[in-house]
Amino acid sequence: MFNLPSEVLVSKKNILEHLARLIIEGRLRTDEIMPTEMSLSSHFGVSRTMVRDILKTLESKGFIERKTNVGTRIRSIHSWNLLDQEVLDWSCGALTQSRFLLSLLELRLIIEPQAAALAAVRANDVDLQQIRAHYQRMSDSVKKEPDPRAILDTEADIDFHKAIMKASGNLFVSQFGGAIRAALHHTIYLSNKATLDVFKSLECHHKVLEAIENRNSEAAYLSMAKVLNNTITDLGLQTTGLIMLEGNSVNKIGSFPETLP
Amino acid sequence: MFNLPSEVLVSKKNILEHLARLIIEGRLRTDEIMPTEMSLSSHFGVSRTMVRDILKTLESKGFIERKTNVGTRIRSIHSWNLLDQEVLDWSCGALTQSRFLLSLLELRLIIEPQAAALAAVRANDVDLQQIRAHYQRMSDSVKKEPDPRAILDTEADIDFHKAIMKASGNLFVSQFGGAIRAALHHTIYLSNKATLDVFKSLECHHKVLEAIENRNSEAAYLSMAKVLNNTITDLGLQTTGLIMLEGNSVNKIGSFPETLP
DNA sequence: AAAGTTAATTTGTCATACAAATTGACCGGA
DNA sequence: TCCGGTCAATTTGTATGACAAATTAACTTT
Repeated sequence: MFNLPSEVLVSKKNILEHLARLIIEGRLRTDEIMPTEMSLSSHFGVSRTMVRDILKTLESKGFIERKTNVGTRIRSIHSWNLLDQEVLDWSCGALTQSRFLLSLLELRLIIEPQAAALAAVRANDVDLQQIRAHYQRMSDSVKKEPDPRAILDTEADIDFHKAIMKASGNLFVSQFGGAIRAALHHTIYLSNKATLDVFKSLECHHKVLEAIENRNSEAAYLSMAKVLNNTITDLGLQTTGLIMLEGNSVNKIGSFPETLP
Repeated sequence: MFNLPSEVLVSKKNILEHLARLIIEGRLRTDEIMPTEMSLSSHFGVSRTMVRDILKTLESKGFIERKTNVGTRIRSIHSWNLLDQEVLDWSCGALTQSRFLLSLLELRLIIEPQAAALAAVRANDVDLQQIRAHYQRMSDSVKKEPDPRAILDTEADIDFHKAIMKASGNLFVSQFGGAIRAALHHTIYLSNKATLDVFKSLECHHKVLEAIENRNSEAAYLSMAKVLNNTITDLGLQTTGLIMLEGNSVNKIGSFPETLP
């Protein structure tokens, strides 16, 4: 159970990731007690100091809880720091279930259109410049490969969205950069790329850019929502229950009660 | 600078909080290098082990970055884990500037109406039961003190909102419990309580409850937005730039371009 | 059987030593 | 003068062994 895969060398990073995966994949179940620091130490062949260091990291991610003479108890998923960059990375590798990606896309659908709307009102010249620059990078990457299976520069895409969140002027909204990155990587991983219409995507991104530059917050909101909805439909997924604007009228997306575990 | 206030005893928790406050208050500026672990150890009169433990925590909050032979460098606010419970608590004490609270309320306005809408569609019986129970606690606390300066049970209020976020069925939305708690505590701290109309507030909360129980996601969205807007106006604040539904029509709240530092 | 006491276990803290990595100074040569 | 490389110093990272503190579980006593 606690054995590292034989091909990886024993290092702090590897042990940390290994334990994190055991928890995320559910092979260590909630409320279960992990082995003592001493036994982990001898098992992995590292010092207790290092084991404690690793456990402290896991604790800061919300994975475990430690008590004197009780040991380290696994905490439930509701306590995990899901927005932490590393947690997201590990989760994407482990939780291939679509519930995870759907939750992530839902979150983007809640945050990003509003971030775009705020950016349209608040972005300063530097912000605008950066957003445009990142768009340009996306655009360039497509034009370089003029065949229909062209691929968008993922990093440019991520930076574009992050720049908009930064331009929103809201300290908390800017915290979701990691979520964007994870969602995009996961999206690319799941899609067989051929199904993604990069030209349509690029055009939608351009509309977002224009709207923000024109200080049109409503258009910014709408076009950002379109960008995200495109991604969702391209993946063959569907969101339900969110209240979104669409065109000039209120639109209640979907109507199927869905109960989740 | 690094001296603890003389009245507090030297303990892990106190040193941690002290350093965190120094950073949050800006007395340790971005990119500045902190003293070495050794000197901190002798300064505070604790072992280097404990200093490292504390620094590791600060690192996990995004406050500092450590490099061999360089030392520990203070990171900018954009790297801080603002949604972390402790970071929020410390920040509320330190950053009394209204920008912080306004960002927090804006975040709630983005997340919570959507969470309520999702809850209306997805909540199961247990969820509904809990939401109602928390509302009941709020209601009881008001009725106990039937004078006009009655005070709402803050913890019940927090639990009510958290229960709704949990009922949204979205893993990430449930992560904002800490933000709610901080916002409410900060709100109560800033308001002189007399200005808060608890009866109106209670009534609005009841409408949220009803809407969710009736599976009416649009009404849930609208009434939750009202709850939050009441809070904002009660504090004499104003949000600008968000795209919200209001009644049956799209409403672009505010229109003043606001550039933030 | 209940309550209090003791012993054992496990995490928390300490002290010391050495390893690894990075910087910066020093030195040599073209 | 400038470039390059070597070497030493500094600082964080890891290892080890010991003891403190806290909590559980067993045990004893009434």
